[in-house]
Amino acid sequence: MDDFELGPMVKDHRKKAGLTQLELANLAGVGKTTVFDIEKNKETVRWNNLLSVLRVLNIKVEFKSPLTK
Amino acid sequence: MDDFELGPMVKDHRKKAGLTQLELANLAGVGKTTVFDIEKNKETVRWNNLLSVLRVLNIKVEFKSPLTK
DNA sequence: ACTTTTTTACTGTTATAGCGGTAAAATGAA
DNA sequence: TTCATTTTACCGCTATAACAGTAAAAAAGT
Repeated sequence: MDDFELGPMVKDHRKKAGLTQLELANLAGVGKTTVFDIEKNKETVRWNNLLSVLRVLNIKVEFKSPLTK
Repeated sequence: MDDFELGPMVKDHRKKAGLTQLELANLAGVGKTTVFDIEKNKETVRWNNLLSVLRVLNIKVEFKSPLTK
């Protein structure tokens, strides 16, 4: 388990939003390469760029830990 | 709302784990500057480095959207 | 009080993410 | 099939994140 992959999720959401990689990139204010990399699960992307893309797609990020719960 | 800040959460978890920034950095395999930046909410850090730090602290990341739920 | 530890905040250097451009491969539509 | 669109995968260039030092400021102990 826990082989969750963010890339495919981003791709799926983008598709359902009817956006191309380039359109998403422009909306998020990042380069097309960054969107491509994110969908390819390249984790060396910058956190702020990833956040920008997720924001456009209405994907929220939550952090959880035993202490938080 | 939604002014959630990851930095303080990381710092809190690190403290409760009894780690210094340097120790956490070494455990996560990143430089001390990166840990410092994360705790300062600097979002230009790389996603993989952030993940490494969160992994050490047992902080899980979840992505949610109306489509996912 | 003093001392030690940790954090903050700089540095200069190096590695690489990000960028737009390009072009080939893949996908999809007519 | 053909044609248009999109995605993938390169390229070279530039900007900057990451790094190890260093040192001063802050915090924690004694």
